[in-house]
Amino acid sequence: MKTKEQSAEALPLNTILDGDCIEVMNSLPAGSVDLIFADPPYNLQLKGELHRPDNSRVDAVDDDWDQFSSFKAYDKFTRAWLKAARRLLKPDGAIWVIGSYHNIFRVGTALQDQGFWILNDVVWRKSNPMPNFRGKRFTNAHETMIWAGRGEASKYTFNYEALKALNEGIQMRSDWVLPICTGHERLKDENGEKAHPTQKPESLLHRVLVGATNPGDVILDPFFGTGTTGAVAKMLGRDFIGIEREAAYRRVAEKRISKVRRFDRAALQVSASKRAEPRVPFGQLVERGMLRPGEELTSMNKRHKAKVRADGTLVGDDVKGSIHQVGAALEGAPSCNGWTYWCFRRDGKTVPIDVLRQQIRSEMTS
Amino acid sequence: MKTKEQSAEALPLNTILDGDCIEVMNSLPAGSVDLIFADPPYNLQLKGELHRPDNSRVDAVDDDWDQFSSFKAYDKFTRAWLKAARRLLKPDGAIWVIGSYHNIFRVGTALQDQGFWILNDVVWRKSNPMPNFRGKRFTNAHETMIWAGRGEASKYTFNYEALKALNEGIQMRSDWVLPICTGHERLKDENGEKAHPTQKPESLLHRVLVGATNPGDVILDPFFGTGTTGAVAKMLGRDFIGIEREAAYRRVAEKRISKVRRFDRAALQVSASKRAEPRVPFGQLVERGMLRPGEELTSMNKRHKAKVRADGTLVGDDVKGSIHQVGAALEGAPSCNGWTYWCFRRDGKTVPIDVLRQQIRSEMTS
DNA sequence: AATTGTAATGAATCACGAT
DNA sequence: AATCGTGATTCATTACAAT
Repeated sequence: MKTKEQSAEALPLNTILDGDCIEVMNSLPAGSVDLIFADPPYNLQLKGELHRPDNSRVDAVDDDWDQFSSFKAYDKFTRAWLKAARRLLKPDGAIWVIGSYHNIFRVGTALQDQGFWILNDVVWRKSNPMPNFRGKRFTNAHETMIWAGRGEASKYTFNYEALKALNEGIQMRSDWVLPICTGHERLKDENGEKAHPTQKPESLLHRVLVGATNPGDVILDPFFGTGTTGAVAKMLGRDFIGIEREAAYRRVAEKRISKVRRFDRAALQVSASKRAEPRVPFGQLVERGMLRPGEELTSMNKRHKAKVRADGTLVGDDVKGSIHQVGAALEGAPSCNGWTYWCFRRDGKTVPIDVLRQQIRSEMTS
Repeated sequence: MKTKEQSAEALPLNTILDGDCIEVMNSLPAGSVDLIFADPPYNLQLKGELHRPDNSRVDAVDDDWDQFSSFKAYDKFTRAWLKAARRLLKPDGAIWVIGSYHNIFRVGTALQDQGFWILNDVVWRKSNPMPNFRGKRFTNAHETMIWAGRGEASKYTFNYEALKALNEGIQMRSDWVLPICTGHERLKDENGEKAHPTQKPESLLHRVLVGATNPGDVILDPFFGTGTTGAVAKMLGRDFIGIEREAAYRRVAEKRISKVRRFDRAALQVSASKRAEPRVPFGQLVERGMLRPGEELTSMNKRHKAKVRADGTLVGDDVKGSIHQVGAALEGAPSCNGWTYWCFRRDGKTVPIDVLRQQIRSEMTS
């Protein structure tokens, strides 16, 4: 019998697997991966590969048989790899897929049809895109990423505070301005040509992985290419699994990742959410004598008062209950955070009771 | 026999038609419309109520017209109206459809399947979107428009130079930064409430119509709402046909459009406004690899040191936070400009991090 | 009259653990 | 499975009142 630990150990962590991504994914244990990042091909030139049954010439004006057929083939491919990907994800896992208008609508539809739950579409706004030389359309200055949970109920990872910190204290938006991959970062092959036509910038993966994974998470990239996902995962102290069928890309990726150094443990620490902090019952403040039964609390806006009781509940005008319930009732609000709503008096000053909670929490950690 | 001119004259130009858009479109002559702009229901699937952190309730889009039982039902509806729309278009006609991640992938797939030829996806980046109040996802800060020709061979209209002029002489990109519709532009009903939950800004339609139509063109909007498309078409000397089944919306739109005056040619010249220098989050320096997590920064006066973390915060002696917060704390100052306070080392020299910010800014403007 | 402060609001798939 | 209680969470802009 396989135990959980054995399955986990069986994962080929931090390696690049050779082969067709669907077959390889199906050979790995189900429910073992935290995040999938996928940059699937969108320029499958199926027109050339698919042949019309009777070999007749296509009238370009009003015959869309060709494109229809190629979309069908692309959909089949997309649904197959997404199905294999979904099987691999842990119940609370999530997926990111990047694409352009050529393929992203097919991908999004397939994701929704297969039960993934879209969380955001994120636009990568390129600060230095290639111009439209013929002046017949808009400069194609962005690509689209879809972020989706494995299912509607998945408790996906989202490091809200870390992303907010990355954005100078303002909530991170669904449009990201980042340059395309150029200069030293752009990998070259033996001939000095670019090693991969669509190498993604590490900055993009940095933001995805800081925001949607934690250190130690397993990230799978089924279209590994030259390994941007693996390189950034390694820097950030995450584990990766790459799948790539082109030997030339694997070679470049191996070499690249071997040179990457993991950041210090301290540097990987990221601003944490308050939700993760330990819960402190209000009653503990009374038990510890930080507040005394009978003591009067005042609301932040000074409009209401309530008295502390021995069991850690409050009594106000015609209401009693928890600090939250009494606050909500007095304000006529659907809810209320009693910790920040109520204040007590010490040495002539009015202080939020949350200060006392912080005091207890700091004692807990030290 | 009907001549071309008679068909054209038979069109109910510059009127708002009452009824189901599919039936109405099928009653109009085929191949008679230059451009279709469509803002279909997005099929939002909202669960409970949502409150802002100040406990005020968010007025959600919960109208009947946005309710569909399933993706299948939504697809059926989408394919039906797109088919009717395609029949109406002239051979060289084009369509714009706007949506969000809830529906746009279904729309894009349907467009491609029906033989429309996607020319660009254009991202409307909202300068003032509603935040994500629970901190569980990215701020939903954009919507997506798909621009497609009737078919692959359609010789669609694209006023390249006009758009370039609108964009201060630089080729127009596929991402447009425009504010949402508020203030005086936002139409109110008799009770002073917003007349329509999803009124689009005129600036958006202005750019679409200047770019994708010529004066005298016929523009059809099958989900007319309060008539932004009609109002902007009239201003710009284009003809419109609106279809709207809600009498209340039609009334507001009629009144609105009657007040619109067509622009003088001279008035169409847009004056360009200078922008303030773009804000660059410090985190972007880390994401882009200009500074590495774990790297040490030194204060300008060399008295203090701090280390960079992966989320763009700093850690110094007993302090962590933004470059500004840590600088202020270490100096015991009320505030501190971290950009000019902190320095890094490169090639044996100590350089203020502001140099890196300038580098990013120059990339953004070039 | 000009400035400052306060309230309102926008296409939103917006919590989670204990019982 | 469903319910209940705790308590975490917002940015840009406009409108209007107060100073």
